[in-house]
This record gives sequence, C-alpha cells and structure tokens, in this order.
Amino acid sequence: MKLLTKHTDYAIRALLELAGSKDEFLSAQQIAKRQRVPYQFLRQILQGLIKDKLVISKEGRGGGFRINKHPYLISIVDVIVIFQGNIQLSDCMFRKKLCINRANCVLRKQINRVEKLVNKEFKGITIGCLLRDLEKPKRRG
Amino acid sequence: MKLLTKHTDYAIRALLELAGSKDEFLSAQQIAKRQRVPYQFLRQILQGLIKDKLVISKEGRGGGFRINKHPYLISIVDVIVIFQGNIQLSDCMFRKKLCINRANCVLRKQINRVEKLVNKEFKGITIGCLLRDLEKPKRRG
DNA sequence: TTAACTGACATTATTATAGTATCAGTTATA
DNA sequence: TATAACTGATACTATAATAATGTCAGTTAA
Ligand code: FES
Ligand code: FES
Repeated sequence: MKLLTKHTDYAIRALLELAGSKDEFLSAQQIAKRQRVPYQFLRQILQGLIKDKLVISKEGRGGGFRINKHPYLISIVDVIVIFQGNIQLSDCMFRKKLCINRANCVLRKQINRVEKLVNKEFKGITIGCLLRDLEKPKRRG
Repeated sequence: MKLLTKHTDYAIRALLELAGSKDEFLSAQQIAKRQRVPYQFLRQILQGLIKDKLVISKEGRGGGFRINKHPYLISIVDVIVIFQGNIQLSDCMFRKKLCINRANCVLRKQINRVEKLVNKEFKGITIGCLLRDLEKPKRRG
C-alpha cells in the first residue's frame, strides 16, 4: 500500500532541487540528471507544478523552471493534492442499505478522523524543512 | 488514493456477517448473497481469513464458515494486513546518495510517525464495535 | 538560423486490483 | 451409495491506476 506515488516523489525532488537554486532557472534536463529521474516523466510533473504556480517557467534557450513560493510555504500535501487528489483514505465502504446509520457509523467517523490527522501531519512537512535537513547532513550524536 | 481495497472491504463485511451469527456456520453463498459481494471473490477472501484463523471452516454439505475470535479482538488492521500487507505509507522516497543523512531525515521521520498514528487509530476499530453500530441504528439526537 | 529549451498531448508499458472459472475432495442426507 | 451442497486450491482473465515514452509545434538566446 502506497500513500505517495512516483509523481509525488519526483515532484518533491524537483522542488528541493529548485529550492536549492532559488533564483536560477534550471532546465528539466538538469533536474532530471541531478535527481536521476526520467526526463519526459519529469517534464509532465513540472507542468503539474506550473498549474498550481508552485514553479514558473521560461521558454526557449537558457530557459527552464524556477521555484515560485517560499520553500517553507510548500508542504508535501500541496504536492500530493496535485498528483493524487485529496487525501481520502477510503470511499465510504458500506452502502446505504447496510449502513443504515451513516451519520453515526463508527468506521466512517474513525476513518475521517485518521484522514484529518494525516492531512494535518503532512501539512507540517515543507520543502523548506526537507531542504534544511538535506543541507545539514552532519549532526553530532 | 485508497487506503482500503475491495478485499479489505468485503472481508470486513463477511466478518460482520459472521460475527452476527456467532455460532452458526454460514456458507460463502449465503454471505455473498446477504452482503452482495461477488461469490468467487469472496471465497478467495475467506481463505485469507482462514490462514490467519480469524474464521474456521467446515467442509461438505451444511458446511461453511464461523468466526473464530471475539469480535472486539478483531481490528481492521488485522484485516488490512492480511490483504494489503503492513500499513506502509511510502517506501523510502530518497535513495542513499540523495538523502545522506538518512537517520535524521525529516521526511522519513515524519512519515514514520504518521504511519504509527494510522496504525494505532485503526487498531481501535474492531469488528465488535462496528457490529454494535450496525445493530443499534437508532440513537436519539 | 539553429541549438536548447517549454507546451501540449498522444501513446505505450507495467503493475496492482478485481473478478471468474475449474476441478478435486468432503460431508450430510435421502 | 449416489448426489447435492459445500470447501480447498489454484489458474486464469479483465480492468484500472500508475509509470514512462514519443512527437511535434512554438519560443528564445546566441
Ligand atoms: S462506512 Fe459508510 S456509513 Fe458506515
Ligand atoms: S526519505 Fe528516506 S532517508 Fe530521507
């Protein structure tokens, strides 16, 4: 069972790369090479990030992509939502006839609660804090 | 994004049905009909439940399946684990070279934390409490 | 004017999930 | 003792989600 797909995975890597060179434009080629991600696939993903204005692009020679938001303001939920839709742990499992008491259904309630929890937790994980973690690899134990 | 698959869905329904007729053997046919679940698919699922001894079976005419554990001791995690494996929200997203500081990786830590949370929450949801909810549909508001 | 780029979109491959089919063996019962 | 109603086991097919590739038109800097 996977909560995060490759789309999300690669998107986060791309964002980390772009956050690391904040003011430059990086081409899809460069990002693909540095992060070892399939080039064409990455391009699709970058288009997704553009739609939500997490990055902007510049066409033509010397063009590429640049991050468009402060890294601490981009959480991994933002990315998940673009590529996988809202975090929804399950459709309502039981249909009307079975689950007469939908409003009070324990399963429904619990799943909703867990869902909110996951959302909240993931909102706290930002590109900024991930980048900081990557850039300060040596901490004394 | 789905956390619960049809296997899990149907398994929970079957368990609810069996928990409702604790001491009888119900045939796969009966369960399939009552819960409106595809018969052959359900049979596969019941075999899964047998392997973990959540239910036992009786072969031959008049045979079928019977629940084998107290409903309050069967949580939906038990069922999820059988059909979908351990709740693991993602594989480690970044490989060694990228994430030098694996031990301290924020993402890794956070995802692990959320994972534990989900597990804990789902452990609290048992067949017993779901059945109780189904059987007492009318609560005063 | 051409090499290095993005935009847009069609296509294919791979894997996970969902569902069906078949047949051998068991058991109650008529 | 024949047979109808069952399970056990496993092979198979279908469908959908995910992952990845390919192509071509248009843009821009050098
Ligand atoms: S699971 Fe949907 S109402 Fe109970
Ligand atoms: S995500 Fe795996 S070590 Fe950071």
